[in-house]
Amino acid sequence: MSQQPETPCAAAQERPQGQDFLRARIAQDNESGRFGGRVHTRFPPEPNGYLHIGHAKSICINFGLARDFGGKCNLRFDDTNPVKEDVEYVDSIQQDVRWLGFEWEGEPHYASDYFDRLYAYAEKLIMDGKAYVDELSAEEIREYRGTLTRPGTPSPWRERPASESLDLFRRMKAGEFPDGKLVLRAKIDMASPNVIMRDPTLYRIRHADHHRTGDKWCIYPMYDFTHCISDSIEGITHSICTLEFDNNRELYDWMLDALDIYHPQQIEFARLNLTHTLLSKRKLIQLVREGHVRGWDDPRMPTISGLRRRGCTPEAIRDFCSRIGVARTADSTVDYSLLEFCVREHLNAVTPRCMAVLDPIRVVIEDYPEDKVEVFDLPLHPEDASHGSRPVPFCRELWIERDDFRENPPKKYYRLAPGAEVRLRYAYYITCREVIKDEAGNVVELRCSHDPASRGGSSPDGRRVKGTIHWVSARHARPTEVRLYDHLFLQDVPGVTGNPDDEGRPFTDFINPDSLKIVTAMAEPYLADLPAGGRVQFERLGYFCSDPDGTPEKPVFNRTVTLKDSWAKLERKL
RNA sequence: UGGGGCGUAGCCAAGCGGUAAGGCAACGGGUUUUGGUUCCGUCAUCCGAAGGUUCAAGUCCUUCCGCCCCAGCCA
Repeated sequence: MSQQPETPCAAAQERPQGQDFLRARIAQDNESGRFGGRVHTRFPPEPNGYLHIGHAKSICINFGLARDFGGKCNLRFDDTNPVKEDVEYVDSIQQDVRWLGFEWEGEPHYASDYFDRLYAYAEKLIMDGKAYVDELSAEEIREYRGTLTRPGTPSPWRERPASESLDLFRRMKAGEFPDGKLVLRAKIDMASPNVIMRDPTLYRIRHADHHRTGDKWCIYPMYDFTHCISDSIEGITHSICTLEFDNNRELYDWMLDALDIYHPQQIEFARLNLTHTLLSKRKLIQLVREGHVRGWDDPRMPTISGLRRRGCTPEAIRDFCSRIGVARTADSTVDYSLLEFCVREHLNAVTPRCMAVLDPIRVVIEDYPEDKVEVFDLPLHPEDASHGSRPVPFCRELWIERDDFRENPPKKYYRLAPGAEVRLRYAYYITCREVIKDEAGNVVELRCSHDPASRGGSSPDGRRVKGTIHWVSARHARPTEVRLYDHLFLQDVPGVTGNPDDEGRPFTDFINPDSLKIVTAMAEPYLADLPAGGRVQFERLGYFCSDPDGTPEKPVFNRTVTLKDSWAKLERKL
């Protein structure tokens, strides 16, 4: 493995990756000196949507490879289809790649930067008799292409003189024809068993403004023509893409051979699928446009911006990408719980602890002085003193979690119940003396007593109090909006329910109606001052992230992920 | 159905002829002022199936089965 490049890929440091098939192949190329020991990858999104966690996998692979082999990685926008693309997307993509912790080599590249050169290559192909202008309509081209089992039929224009094609192509460029009138096609093999090789379209007419080249062009090159040449121009060594481009590799190679220019190696890997969500740009854009979510950065979205707003860290996402590995296993679907594990693991290490009550019930400590207020200085992280501490007020009236009290406690329940003693975290032991209900029979208040000797949360007599619950001083509590998220889809694979009646229904029918639940929580004062984006653990509940929608008067928190809850699991089994 | 790709545990995934890594999930237990964390332990006599080669096969050969991709003037 070569180290010591002139410009090592600036990329987030990670623990060393295992030897996956990509690294093995690159190591092999390095040994044989195939690319002079160079490693130069690229991440080539089309700016037609926001990046999602599937892109994160590709980003980690491409930038990670460059980092590990002392190479470089470009960012290149594959912007050959002006009607789908927008600067909004190029901006968000750059932001997301950087947020993930990677920096590309030099300036971002754009396929549109190569339009002139691409055009020149197209003319060369025509002059070499390897491309022709076709006058067949789109429908006719489809018919002439044949089927998977039947070979195609040559277009009547296939053997027209190069000079005629060249003239037509130049007039296409000059804007003499309307959209769809003519296309430039490669002359390959209409009988190829690989349908992609049956004279693929290279250029189409599109009288549309491009987000970068404006109205300079009215013909735009297709992916298969553009991508290989762009790779070649940039000196890419390993052009890594997803498995569905496997069929396209033959054309990738044909084109570079036909043009006789520098030839990178395309290698495919399996794209990421995640349970309970969708990783298709087309469907994600639909969720946004039809208002099923609040936007691309809705915390329920699997987009990088959604995950960021949700409170996920770039470290967690990179760790996830490293743990899922890279292989060619077609159609693999990673369990969402692995992502949650990575998020919890990182957040557990770096996040300060606070207390908030999501579903409050009032507690009055009858034997605690009416006007007394104590301010405890509590650690922000019980296992990492470097986080420091924060002041937490305590008084006679408190909020505790409704779920932390049971009038008729099940077996093994060791929280609050009539007559039972429980520890208020870092404060006192309290015992429930009386349960107050409203006319409807709902518990509205608990009257408790406390043991003054247990101040701080332990008693001199050393008696065991098994339950510890969190609390917030009612007099000091800050009402806070908390957004609780659940999977966007309940099924592992959205839409696949096992019910035959469900087949053919649109995927939006399967959106989890309870994927967002909003509650007003009672938070300790410290939380009200957390800046947007601030991450914190609400003790015993989960990890939360301050949302930009919040104001000083009404903070807003997103639940990133819950803590594991082995009691809930136990109770389910009882 | 033509071509291409892929099948190792519930989910990812190592394995490259010498006797099935690791992670997630799950399950059991210890520690614990978060039923969190952490720690210990369990979890494939078997690698899509069947034959064959070999002293030895997840790895080689044959046949079969299943899933995915390709018939855009999308990428």
